[in-house]
This record gives sequence, structure tokens and C-alpha cells, in this order.
Amino acid sequence: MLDVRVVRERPDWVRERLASRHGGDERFIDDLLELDRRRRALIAESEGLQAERKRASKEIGALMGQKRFEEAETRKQAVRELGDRIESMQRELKEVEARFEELMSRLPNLPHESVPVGADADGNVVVREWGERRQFDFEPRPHTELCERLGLVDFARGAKLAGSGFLLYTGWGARLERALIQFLLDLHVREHGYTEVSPPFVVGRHCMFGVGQFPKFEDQAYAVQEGLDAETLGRLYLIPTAEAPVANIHREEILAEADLPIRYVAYSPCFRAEAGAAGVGTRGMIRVHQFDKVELIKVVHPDHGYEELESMVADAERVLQRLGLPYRTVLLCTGDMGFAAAKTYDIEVWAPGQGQFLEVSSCSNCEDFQARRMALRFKSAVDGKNRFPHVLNGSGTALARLYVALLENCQQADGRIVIPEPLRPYLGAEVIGP
RNA sequence: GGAGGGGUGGCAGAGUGGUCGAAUGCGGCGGUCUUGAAAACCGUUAGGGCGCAAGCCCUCGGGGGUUCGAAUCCCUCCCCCUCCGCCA
Repeated sequence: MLDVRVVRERPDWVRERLASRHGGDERFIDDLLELDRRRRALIAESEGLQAERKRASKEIGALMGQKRFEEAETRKQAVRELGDRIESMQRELKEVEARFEELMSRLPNLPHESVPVGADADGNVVVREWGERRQFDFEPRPHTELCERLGLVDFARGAKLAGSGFLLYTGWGARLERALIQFLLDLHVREHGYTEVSPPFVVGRHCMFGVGQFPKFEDQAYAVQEGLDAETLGRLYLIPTAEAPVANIHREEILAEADLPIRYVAYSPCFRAEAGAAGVGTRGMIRVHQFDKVELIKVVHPDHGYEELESMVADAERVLQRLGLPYRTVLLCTGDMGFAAAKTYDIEVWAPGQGQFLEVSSCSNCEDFQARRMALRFKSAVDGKNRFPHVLNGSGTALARLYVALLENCQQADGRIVIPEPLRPYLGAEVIGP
């Protein structure tokens, strides 16, 4: 959620910033400002009347105390009419406020000044590349083929169970997935100082709203229903990312400044309906309805939001460095960023079997956009005022695509997979294959 | 799922229709005293909104209602606790 005051004070600037994203949203600014004016006028007026009623009611109480009942009755009649006016005014205020909130909640965050302006992914900027792409003396196979040959993932039976886009890992395939999760969690906990949490894999809609998933992207979520009770449909949602529960941990709290920074790491499966994306890269494990992810979340002082973003990206990159997987880090342009983000870096790992880079991490500073939506504040040690912290999220990293890259990069001519050194203790093997 | 009890400020805990945004205690912060600390004493300490400001309004789990007036009465939803049933 944007700060209304900023919209009020610098509407042209806000319009320009919004237009630099995907565009279109800037046209709501005039409506928004009009609703804001109307809203404040109604508040001022109805509060004046409320003050009057409050005073009069106290007087009535005093008259009753003095047993001057007739005078009290006369006053009551007048105050009753006042009450009616207040009520109708507040009904109108409520409507105006609902429309105002609706508009506010659908406006995306404003891009940070350091974000390149661009319409789509073509405007993104590669900020660094790491690692040498391996030279193969044979044709590197795609992960799908490797998985099938080695019996790591049973795509057909996964689809049989839950439909296409759901994976059944088997044998060493399942063990490798588990080893990766463990490796990632340990890396971030032991070496990067994050606190491990294990959240619910479903959240209420208030949490989805808090991180900016709702209301705009409700069509992308899996809604849960309890048994046969249709009333309960939509009370809970399968999480699309651990960001949904973890970023909301301290919602509606006022933290002490000394509590900051807070750094959490969490493993969770992620569920994405991917409505409208049917047929787009649906083969294999690159785009699926359920995948595992280790997520990083930070809640930090606004003065340090951007240094914390840089260190978060470094933490995520370390994953690929340790595994020896070549990658590049991309600064997203205004047109390619997510709804809540003010600045985002994507990390893309090289997948030789695909002949392309795969996005395995997306690290964003959402500034106070989410904190506003979830009423997350901290008390400033300087002036005692309550302020909104910056909330950051980053994948550290997504598993399915990391898995793809690992298999494709580490494959041998005979089809075996040589496991990267740091992962061996977790897997309990150096090589997968016959 | 059934029966009962309960949600008040950072915490504990009063308040059952009026001057109550809320006693008191603890904790926190500031001060006095002290070489320093403790103790004692004094003061201070919820959130949100509107307003240039003075100030005003709202909030006692959420929403709705009764009333001139609601923390207090009614309805409803949510959450927590105890017991029973079922169950990983």
C-alpha cells in the first residue's frame, strides 16, 4: 500500500512512477484524490457532530442526576436527530472509504530510483555473471531425460495422482530433493545468520493481502475448502511462497527498534495455480503447480533496506557458488517487477540441457509497501514514533529449477550425476547412477 | 463434533449504562537522592484517524444492534482455555 500523503503531495511524480511499471494504474490517481478529498471532508464534518453529541449526552446525564427529567427529555429529542444525521453521514463515509481502500489496495508499489525503466524483460540489466559454463564433449541431455533414465522423477505417475504439473520424486530423486532442502537451510542458518522457521503451508486471506498477493492475484491461488462446507471455501489458501506466512509473522505488531533487523529462513512447498499459463513450458519441472523453496525474509530499518537487499542477493548467490553452478544476476526493470517490489534482482542459473538460464531466485525490497498492508511497525529509538520497516523477500533458492540445473550441469557422458562436494554429506552419495 | 468458561493498555487485573481511553499493581522510560548501584520518592508510559495548529474523533477480540449516551445490555463471527468424543 502506498502512503496516501505521498499521492496527495506529489501526484504527478506518483503517476509517472506508476506509468513506468506496466502502466495503466496511473489513471486511477485522479479518482483516488477525489475520493480522498471526499473522505476527509466527511470525516471532519461527522467528527464535529460526534463531538457535539458527546457533549450533549454528558449534559443529559447531568440533568438526570439532578432529577430534571423533563429538560432531559427535551434534550434527548434533539440529540436523537443529531444521531440520525451522524448515522447517515457515516454510512456515506463507509462507502467512500471502501472505494478508496479498494483503489489503494490495487495500486502496485513505486519503483526505486535505481531501477532501470523498461517495458518488459528486455529492459532488465545483467549486473554480474559467475562461473564458467562447462564445455561438454557430448550433447548434454535435458533434465527430463536424465530423470527418467535414472528414475529420479516419475512424471507420468505424478500427473496420475494430481494432474500435470505435479511431481512424484522417487528413490534417489526424492533423497536429492531432501538433501538440497537441508543443505540450503543449513547454509543460511549457519553461515548467513538467519533464524529458521517452519510456517503453516496455508494462510488466511489477510496474510495474502498483507504481502500483496490479494486482491489482484486471487485467481492465481489455490483456495481451500473444509470438507463439504462450501462456506469455508476461501478461508484458507495454499501458500504460493513461504513469504506469505513468514513475512506476516509480526503483522499488527509494534517492534522495538532493537529487534531489527529480523532475518528468517523457511522451507516450504509452494502452490501456484498458474491460471492462464497452461501449455507454457509445462514439460518437465521448470514450471509446475507445486515446488519446494527455501525462502529468505527480512524485516529491517528503512535506512538499511537497500544494503540488506544487496546482502540478501549475495546470500542467495552463495547457494549457486557452493554448488558450482554458473549463474547471472539480473536487475529487473520497472516493467518486469512484481506488484509489491520497489527493487528486484533475479538470479538465473545456467541449464545446459535447456540451453538457457532459469530463474531460481528473486530478491526484492518491498520497502514499507507490505508493512503498511499488514500494519507492521517499529518504535523508533530516536523519537519514539512508530514507523514502518522495510520488508524484503528472496528465494534462497527455488528447488525444482535448481534441481534441473544441478542435473544438467553435473551429468556425465554415461548418464550418471556427479554430486557437488558440499551436497554429498547431505545425500550420502557422491554419484547418482548405475 | 458436544458441554462449559473466557478475550480490557507491555504484562497482571478492576470496572456491569453516564465526567471511563479506562482504577490499581508490575514492568519500561525520565528525574530526585547516592561516590556508584539498590531501595525509596516524584513524574511519565496504548493505537489509529482528521487538522497548519489549538484541538477533536474513533478504538476495551471483529462486525452489527438497542440507547440521548455502551468496556458495560442484545445478536453474530473470530480466537483462547477446560472436560468429553474422534484422530496423525
